[in-house]
Amino acid sequence: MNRKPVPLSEFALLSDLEPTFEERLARLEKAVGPHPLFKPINIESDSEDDEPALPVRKDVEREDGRLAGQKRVRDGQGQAQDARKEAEKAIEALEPPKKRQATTSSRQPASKPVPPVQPTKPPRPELTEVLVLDELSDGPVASTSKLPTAAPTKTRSPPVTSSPSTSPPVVDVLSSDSDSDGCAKGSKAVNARVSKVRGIGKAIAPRASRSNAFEVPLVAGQAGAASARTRKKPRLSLEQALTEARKIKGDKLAEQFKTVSDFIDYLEQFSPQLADSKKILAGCRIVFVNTDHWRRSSQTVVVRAAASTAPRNRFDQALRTNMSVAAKNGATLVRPEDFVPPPYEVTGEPFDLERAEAEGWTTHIIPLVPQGQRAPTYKEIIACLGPDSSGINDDELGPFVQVVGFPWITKCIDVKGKASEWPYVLKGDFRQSEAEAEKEEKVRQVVKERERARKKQAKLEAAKKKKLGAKGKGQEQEDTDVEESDGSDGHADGVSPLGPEDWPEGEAPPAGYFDQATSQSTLSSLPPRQKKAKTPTTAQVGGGGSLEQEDVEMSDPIEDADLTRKMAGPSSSPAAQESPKGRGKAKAKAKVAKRAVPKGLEDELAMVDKYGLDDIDEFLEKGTIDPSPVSFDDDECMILSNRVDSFSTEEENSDEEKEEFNPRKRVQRNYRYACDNPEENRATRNGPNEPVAFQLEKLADLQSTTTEKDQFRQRSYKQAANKLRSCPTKVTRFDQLVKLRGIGDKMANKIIEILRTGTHRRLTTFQTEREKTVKLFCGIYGVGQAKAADLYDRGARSVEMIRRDPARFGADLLHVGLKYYEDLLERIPRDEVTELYGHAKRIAYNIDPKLQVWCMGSYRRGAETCGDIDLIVTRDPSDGKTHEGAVQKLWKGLVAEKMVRHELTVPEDWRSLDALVHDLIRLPKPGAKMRRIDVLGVPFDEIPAAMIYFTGNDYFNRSIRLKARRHGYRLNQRGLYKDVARDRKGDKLTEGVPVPGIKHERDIFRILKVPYCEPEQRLP
DNA sequence: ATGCAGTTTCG
DNA sequence: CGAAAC
DNA sequence: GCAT
Ligand SMILES: O=c1ccn([C@H]2C[C@H](O)[C@@H](COP(=O)(O)OP(=O)(O)OP(=O)(O)O)O2)c(=O)[nH]1
Ligand SMILES: [Mg+2]
Repeated sequence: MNRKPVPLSEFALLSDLEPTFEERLARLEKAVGPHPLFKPINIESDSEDDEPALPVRKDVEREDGRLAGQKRVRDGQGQAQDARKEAEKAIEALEPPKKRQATTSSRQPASKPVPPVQPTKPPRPELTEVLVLDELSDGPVASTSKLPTAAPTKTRSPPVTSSPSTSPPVVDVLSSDSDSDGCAKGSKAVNARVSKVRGIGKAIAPRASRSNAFEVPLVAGQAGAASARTRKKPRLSLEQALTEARKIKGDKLAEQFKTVSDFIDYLEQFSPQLADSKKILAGCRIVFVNTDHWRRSSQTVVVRAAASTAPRNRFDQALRTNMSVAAKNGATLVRPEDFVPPPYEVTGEPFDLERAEAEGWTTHIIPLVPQGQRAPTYKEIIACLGPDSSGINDDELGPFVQVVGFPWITKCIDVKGKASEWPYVLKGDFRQSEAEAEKEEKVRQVVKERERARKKQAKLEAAKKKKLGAKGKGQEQEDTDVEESDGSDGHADGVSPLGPEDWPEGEAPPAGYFDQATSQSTLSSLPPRQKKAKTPTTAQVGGGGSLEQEDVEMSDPIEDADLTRKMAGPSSSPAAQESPKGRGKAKAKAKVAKRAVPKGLEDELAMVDKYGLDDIDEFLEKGTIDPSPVSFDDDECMILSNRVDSFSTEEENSDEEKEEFNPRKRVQRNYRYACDNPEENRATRNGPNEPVAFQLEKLADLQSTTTEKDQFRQRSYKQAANKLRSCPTKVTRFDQLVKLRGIGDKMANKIIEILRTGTHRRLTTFQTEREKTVKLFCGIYGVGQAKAADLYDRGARSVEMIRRDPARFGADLLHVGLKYYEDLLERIPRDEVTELYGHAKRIAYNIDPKLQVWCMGSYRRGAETCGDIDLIVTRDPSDGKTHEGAVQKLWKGLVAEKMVRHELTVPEDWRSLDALVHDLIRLPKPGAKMRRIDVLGVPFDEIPAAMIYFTGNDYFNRSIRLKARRHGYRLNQRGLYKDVARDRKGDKLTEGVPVPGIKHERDIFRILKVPYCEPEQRLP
């Protein structure tokens, strides 16, 4: 947010003084509180939390004249598939913050999807003419708004307002001259008004699209560049308009602007030029009202007539000021006549964003409260709204429009502003009690949910422990530490054996899953090349074995004599000293999430359940319910609405948790380990949540990762993004979000901000030069957070700069990284990988026809572009030969053909069976870019584990490894080991013993009870 | 209040 | 041992 | 940052 265009390349000196993001945000929020749109929804107390219902255009289109060229084009179609692209583009558009100073937010009303219902509302009396231009409908905007879902469904709209679907934004009319000189015009002229349209996304600034056809183009995309450029010149900026308006003195003011709406009409002629849609109030659709004429004649009631004499919502100086402030800060001003509450049936704090957006629901009402006077009553407020001078009906204010005092605005925007009260509570607002109660209910529901889950977890844990202790031949269960190890079953502390309940699906594993050999028939095809000479596993655990059986199964899996892989194998690794390297991790952490849980909620359970049931997430129903609820599930049939309860399921309660007979089928696939996701909701990059996930991932990438804490935070962001990607339907509500494992309240709030604005402030507004530059340096191969920060602190500000002065900044790896900086940043087209892979195979074949070379990593996962080339080299040793030395020969072959360039790292022992090479390679043709390649030599019997490892992706690996760990195993690139003893901290004390009988990837999945997952599905 | 994947290579 | 990488 |  600093000035300074800053080509990030050059040396920005004062950047050293920049406050960090945290400082800025802290300062801002301390004074202002959270962004009004994103006021965190606090689970615990917070009854006052008001999550304003605010529709905000989610993708903001920037039409900055100057860069119009790169405006993204949105064609309004297939969002799904292009979600990602779109997201990318959006980002791109936002990314160069430096360039976009003058942007205007032009959020076009989202008209499109919804049929233009909006008849014009009754024109206000004074209007002289109404002009509705609807060209905007074509806008780019459309695409987003297009989220069809909600909009169409709308129910009735409040009578008063015009119909919801917003119509095209208004466009004002006004003679052109007026714009040049701004205010001067008589209000009358000014009034030539526009259609109503509350919908104007942009506050004031409907694009005066009047005649300019080209204005529209912004939608059109690139083409719009030129036009965009032209657009900016003639119009008065909002700023200027406001300035002009400010000059109008006393009487004149009253004369020119009789009502609040008149003023809005005036402002609407101008484009909000400074608008950065990121302004603090962007997205707030505020109605300013003035109840004064009501108060005067109050008791007398009568009303109707009154309107004519004393206009409703009389405009005055204070309003001018207040409205100007709001407008300048990005709020959308809505005429009282155009007030649109969400339809009453829309209840609850989580609301339908798309619809809110499409229908232009008003979010805040700010009554003018003259000094020393009492706040207006509910009645007075509603009397000021709607097209009819008598106001709207009691029930038309809608459930969650907030009525706030002007100080609220001050508080939002002015660091020093003070506001004693937030949303003020209106006297006589009958909604208060109900709405409040409702909210409370929801909050409790969530809390309760968590509480319940926690209890279950605890119980389960306890039960397991007990069980273990009991059956573990009197093994002291306390031994959690050390010693144990060799004892076949002492599971360390938190270890829980895999049991049927661990089967993610909750359902029994497909018959035959446990014995591949025979299962053949039922099993879906096995991976092509994998031959199943399968061992007739004794595992009989078919359907739902009991825990005991499980144990049996794991403890005595065949002594498969075959490759007696030397047990020592794993331990043999050189440095493998498993010295307990418990490095004290000192992390004095401050914030502790208090998860205070109001107890005594028990009784409410019933009610909550009922309440909550109705709005169970759509997403839950979707991917989960089988259309044929046929009874195979005995026990849940009894439950009335079957799956209603949905969550709660999880595996947590899996165990003997029968307490609540809620064990119905799990509706939501919300597993602890991402690798457990069943087929139907594996993470994908084209799901409905992709745009959000994409942004979240950006946020993750942006996280500095200097401290351990930061790294885990980053991990959390990524995991949350992946979780979102695994949801088959769009998740938009807070309560839905927090139910997803891996998404807590902080994350949910961030997601909500993303949903509403299309981005997160951290991604745009707040990013220091240092942060940006450090990130930039991290792109250099061999440079990570630490080195990057160091470079920056030593004065480096651009890659060029470092190149120029190699002496000053290390060398070695860095050298190579610098040399090919540009090449290595690029991803490799799949075809090129295929080509390089072909060369490798050819050379390998010439060395030894029985050598096998496979391309792994993202290539195996089917990616269209790969970050590098990952190869595995192995050889079936059945004829006595191994691949020993093969890696080196292959390498020499590549070098001979001049493809390999550098040796980044090479194994200390080329002869080692698991030689690993990291290097650079390029096709032997001119112009070919330098690429990264990793070649891993793998002993044949380690192939299954190595394949899992090298196939990835990294989060999939982490997830499956974590699951393994939690169940007493250890999974790494060489194999799966059981009976691993660990100390309290989790550091391993023993290597564990290799689980025998593993021949294929599937065996590992099976043992860990992870549903087999094709490479393409191993996380996005 | 603590863990969060598990490993190799380099300097 | 820490940093960077897979 | 999330879950335990
Ligand atoms: O931290 C990591 C990084 C990678 N891997 C595994 C999984 C990954 O699939 C494989 C190859 O790593 P690479 O960095 O090449 O990732 P990728 O999945 O191939 O993606 P891409 O190369 O397209 O960036 O190594 C891990 O287990 N942990
Ligand atoms: Mg790769």
